[in-house]
Amino acid sequence: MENIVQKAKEEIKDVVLKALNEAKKEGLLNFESIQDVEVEEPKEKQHGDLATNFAMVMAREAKMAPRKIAEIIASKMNTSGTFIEKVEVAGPGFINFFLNQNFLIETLKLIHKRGKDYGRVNLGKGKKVQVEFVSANPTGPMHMGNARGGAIGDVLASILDYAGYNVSREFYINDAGNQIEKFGYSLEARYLQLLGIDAEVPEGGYHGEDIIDRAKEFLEIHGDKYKDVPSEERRKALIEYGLKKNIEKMKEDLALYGIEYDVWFSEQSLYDSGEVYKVIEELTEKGYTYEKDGALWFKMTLFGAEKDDVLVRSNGVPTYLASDIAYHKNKFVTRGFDWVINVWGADHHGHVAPMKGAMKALGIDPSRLDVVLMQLVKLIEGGQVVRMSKRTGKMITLRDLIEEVGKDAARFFFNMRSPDSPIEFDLDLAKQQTNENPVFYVQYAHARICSIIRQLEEMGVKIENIEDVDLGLLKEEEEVDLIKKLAYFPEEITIAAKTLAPHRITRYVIDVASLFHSFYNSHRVKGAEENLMKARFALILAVKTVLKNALDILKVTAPERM
RNA sequence: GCGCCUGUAGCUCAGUGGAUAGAGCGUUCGGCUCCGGACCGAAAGGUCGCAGGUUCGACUCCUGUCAGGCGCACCA
Repeated sequence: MENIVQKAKEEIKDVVLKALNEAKKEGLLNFESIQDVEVEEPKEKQHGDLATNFAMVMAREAKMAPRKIAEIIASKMNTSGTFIEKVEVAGPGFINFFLNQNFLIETLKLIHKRGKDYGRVNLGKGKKVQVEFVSANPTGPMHMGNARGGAIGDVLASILDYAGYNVSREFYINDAGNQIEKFGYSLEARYLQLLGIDAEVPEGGYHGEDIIDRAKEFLEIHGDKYKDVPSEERRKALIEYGLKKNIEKMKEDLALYGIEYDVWFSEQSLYDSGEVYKVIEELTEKGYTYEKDGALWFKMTLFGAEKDDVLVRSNGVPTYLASDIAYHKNKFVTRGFDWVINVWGADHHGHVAPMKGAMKALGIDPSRLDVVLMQLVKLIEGGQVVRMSKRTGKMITLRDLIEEVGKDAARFFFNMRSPDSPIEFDLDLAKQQTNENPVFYVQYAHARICSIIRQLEEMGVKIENIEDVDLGLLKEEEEVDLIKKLAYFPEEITIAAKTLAPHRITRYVIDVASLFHSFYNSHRVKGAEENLMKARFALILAVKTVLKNALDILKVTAPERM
């Protein structure tokens, strides 16, 4: 068993269905077909630990008032040998279930037994899933949007890993196409300027300081060797150097941010291998393309898009759409991913329908592709919105962010909100955030537990075998609430994985910390009667395990002291 | 004009079709001679943008509408 809440829910379904059939046999209820039994967690404590709306759902079928049905089912229930302590019929026809002490005991035993694996579930059954995120243009440093995408994508990947998927993290390097050309012209202009030659960064080029830095480095290595060669040769050398250097820096910065990719995938490689041309051919053979104005168009409207789009420009150069289709075919067909998740900025949402359409055209089920769209980050400084642009060079980089607010706070902050929610990132607040940031609240709980554990160990208190501890002594309200929250961790992972909602984990871990602090302020571990002390020791060890595991998912450090 | 996202407490945000809509910050009041006060408890604070609809039940789903953000290139 890995998910005790799931087990309790299944017991309830089982008990309800048996009671239902029993009632039918006795002629108390009459129905032809039955609905699914859904078990949910009531918001109100007084409504029990778990509840089902089954009687209400069955009302129409059984032609009876829901409350009456609930009462009949409740009266026919046999709950022996289950986690169910008490059953109540309430409200319009809810059946509420209260769980017994054994549920709490088994929860703590489970956590002790599974340790660092507590929380892992086998939802994914080893299915291959790829999470592609950040994929920033390698033409300059990464910005706040990339920082958010990195935090979301990386945590999403961890969640899916915990949920039993075989996860691969991927960074797609846009090292081909128009932006790279502009990158080359921009570098060239800076290089020539450094050599005293009059040159302008072109319209739409990159004006940032980083471009000048690259040009200077290039000059140091090669001197004026590229001064008098043809522009094309000069740009090729500059691009080669600039890309290599930028990608190295991105790897470094992302590593500082706690992100390690399994695969760095080059767009250019899709051209080199011919995959771009092959996929264009495939679409053409299937009759999904046509020529107009000298360009080759993809009939996306056949697959749900609003309008057709260009695959190959009239100058013969394929568009980003063509290479992206080839890229996704590579993911699904060549590399055999069962499921692909892309984390994109909301400004790319128009690209979702075309990609799904293209997958359909290639015979790939588009439901295997999920795109998590995150709203962009709005940067506030001095109460003013800071306009950021790579082209003007005005920006706060990922590196700046890590240096100013720290990896832990940044990752936690970006995962506190739903990807759908736009973030206003107040720089002034972030810089002085040390005191109000919830990440410290959670870390504090962990450090506090570690401190108690150290003291208990010094006193020689030890838990040799969890079976020898009388966990039934944990009956205080704060203890019970805390244990129940711990029991939900695997369920939380499951829901976060199903709904691709990384922010659930930060909220969960805050809840755990909060319940722990409440417990701490009401009851003592050290100094309690010996058996109770041991039971509470076991409890805080379990809390520590859950905090640590959840923080590991977020890749936020769980300090022993702070 | 069309499409996507967002409108929930003073602020920042949660809320798998369920019962009395939650948390943090801020405000007010209170709590360690104590296992770590970076903590805890209590109070105040809401027409869930607006209007219809679906149903036993809607913050949640549908339609319309208003407001903000973002898209709608032979850029990515």
